[in-house]
Amino acid sequence: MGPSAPSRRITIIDVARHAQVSTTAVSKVLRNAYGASPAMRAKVQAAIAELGYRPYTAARAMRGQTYTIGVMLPDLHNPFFPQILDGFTDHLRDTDYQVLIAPSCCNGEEAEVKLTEAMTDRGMDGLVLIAPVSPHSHLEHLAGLVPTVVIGRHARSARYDTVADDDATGAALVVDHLADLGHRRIAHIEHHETNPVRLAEMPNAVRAEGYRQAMRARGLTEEIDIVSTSYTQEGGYLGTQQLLTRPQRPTAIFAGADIVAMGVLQALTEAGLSVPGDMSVAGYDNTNFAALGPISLTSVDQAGHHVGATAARLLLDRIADRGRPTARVTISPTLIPRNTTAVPPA
Amino acid sequence: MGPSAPSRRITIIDVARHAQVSTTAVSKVLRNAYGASPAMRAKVQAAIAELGYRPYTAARAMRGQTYTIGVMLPDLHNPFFPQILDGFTDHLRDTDYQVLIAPSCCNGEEAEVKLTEAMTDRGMDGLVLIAPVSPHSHLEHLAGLVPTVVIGRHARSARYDTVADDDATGAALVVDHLADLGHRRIAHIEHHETNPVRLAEMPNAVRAEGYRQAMRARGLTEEIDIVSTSYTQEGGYLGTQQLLTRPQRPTAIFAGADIVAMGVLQALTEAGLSVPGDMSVAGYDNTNFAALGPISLTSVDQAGHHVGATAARLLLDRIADRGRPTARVTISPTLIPRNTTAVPPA
DNA sequence: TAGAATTCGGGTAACGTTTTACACAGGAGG
DNA sequence: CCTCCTGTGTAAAACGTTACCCGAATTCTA
Repeated sequence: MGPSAPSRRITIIDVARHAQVSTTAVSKVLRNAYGASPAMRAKVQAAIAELGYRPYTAARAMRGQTYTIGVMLPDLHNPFFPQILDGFTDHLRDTDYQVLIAPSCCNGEEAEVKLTEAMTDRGMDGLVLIAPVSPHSHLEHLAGLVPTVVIGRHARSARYDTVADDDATGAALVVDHLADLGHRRIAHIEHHETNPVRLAEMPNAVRAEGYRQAMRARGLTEEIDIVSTSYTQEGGYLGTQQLLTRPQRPTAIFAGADIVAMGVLQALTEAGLSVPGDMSVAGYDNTNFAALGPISLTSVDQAGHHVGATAARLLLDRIADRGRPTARVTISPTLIPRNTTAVPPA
Repeated sequence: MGPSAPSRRITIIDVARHAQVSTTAVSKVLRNAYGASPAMRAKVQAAIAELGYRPYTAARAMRGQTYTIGVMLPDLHNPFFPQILDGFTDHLRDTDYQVLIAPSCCNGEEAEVKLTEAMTDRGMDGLVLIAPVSPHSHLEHLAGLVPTVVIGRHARSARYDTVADDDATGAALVVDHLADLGHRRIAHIEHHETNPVRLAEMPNAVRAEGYRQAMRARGLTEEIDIVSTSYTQEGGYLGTQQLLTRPQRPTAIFAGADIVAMGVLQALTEAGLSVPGDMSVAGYDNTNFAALGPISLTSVDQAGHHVGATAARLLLDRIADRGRPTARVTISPTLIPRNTTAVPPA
């Protein structure tokens, strides 16, 4: 092995020289652009294959696109998000786009802004924001810079498309299910939220409000009991500990997300309570682990895969035509009753 | 609202003009490079803040760095990987680097090569490969192009650093634990592997071999029983169904990963078998869900957070000095006995 | 058959940053 | 007084690609 040369990257110029055409011609072939004859196309393709050329994204970004799509999500530990991602990437598999995910930015607005900036700085061709907490102004600004789809947030914008679950209905499905079983003291664990805008738009807040309305509709206004923690396993754990200190314990807990329900079950186990004997538990998202035998968690399905695929379609459409009117897709949730909910203890 | 101007991005030239210095000077300040007086530094900082300037990564990439680190992992549904990621990003939080994750590429060698190419095309400053399946040659090639850390693979390279769990020991911990409880028919579900190189290097293969050796060491050579599926929930489910058709059923199943154990538990529940009454089950990775009350899965902890943090440290070191000798860090696993393992049925 | 339209391909100028090379001043040392 | 530094700043040249414009050849239209 001799002293290997630093091996310069193969550029479009090398390809052009090798194929005896101009760099413009090569570029046209690469982008399937207009103005390249089949003959030239073949010649260039051959040269590309022979030299093993791959276009350098950074250079492309300077003039054109990066063929990169950025996804921002709140928490990688929540098994629901990989579901969305699967649907998203499946739909993009056969395109030239590469999906890149920014890891958990659940440290609030400031971190989220920094993260979205990091993505625009990197010249992403499109952005998917899952349950973003930023104010409208920032989202609008962002969507003005780059095609954007927002998942989960109940808002309407002329700049970005949205895909969201009908969280109010979903919450009602759970409350009705539990009330039908005979429960009255149905508590809810939510992700804490005080910002007035987000109270109307974030999925967690809408679920909480849906819970309230459904309780009232069932004549259970007096029994409304909400604990504010977070949509994490720890949030469910701490929330449940709080609920267990109530003078009149609830007989059922509606966790705002399956990941929260995991913490609920953990706390109940430690407290020596049986599910659903002593306490019914329901989650939201219908993640893989909810279906799991020993858990068998009653949950609400919101078709994560479908959500992701829809977001992908909307984003591609918007990249193709940035001026098109924005879409607002709402997914209808369905209740999946399992073994963690039953009639309340006598 | 008037017809808003297309709002050109603010460039280093704008900053230079505003601060009455050259672009070179601004660049120096941005990079903390040598040759900028405190006075000029202050002037430039002020201009940057005032204009809200942020450097454009694509342009930086053409001459310098992108301040971006790419992470490749096999499967986002496996809750162990977010653990590693947490450790990794925690360690990088206060640096200028942005971490981007490429979603599941578990479709084999070809997809993995394409994905790593996509990352180098995007000018990543560093790469983290978690349990890659590519041949040595490709990994070496890659590490020659860009600083790389490989997680999980038991190999030695002069080009890239590695962090790996001592999987053989981990497997032995499980076998010994089960054998000590009195089990003899201990089966193992592995991630299928035939490639001779990977048989020696991939964590799944090393765990399987560790299982074989430990079984032999306990005089249980005759009882060695391995089912080859995959490190997924479905793999555990199908593998268990297979094991349940054995004329002599095993009394314990060692799943190669917690995510596999999830599928095992699912299949056992459906078959009406109780755990650990009828069958003991052990996993690997000690994921959050293993600790979960209703599951309480015996597992092997391999300190995912620590693995991630170590990888981050190694990568930063290598970016700082690409010539430094490579490190090979091995993590020692520990057994976490829980309620899914007990004495075998009489 | 002339003129117009269409097709194919190339030349050139960005894109925003870093790097390289160099100019200039001021001070130290001979 | 000359030389040699050292510290500070600038000008200009990359980096690899695509957008824009233009010319030549070919085909279509009247």
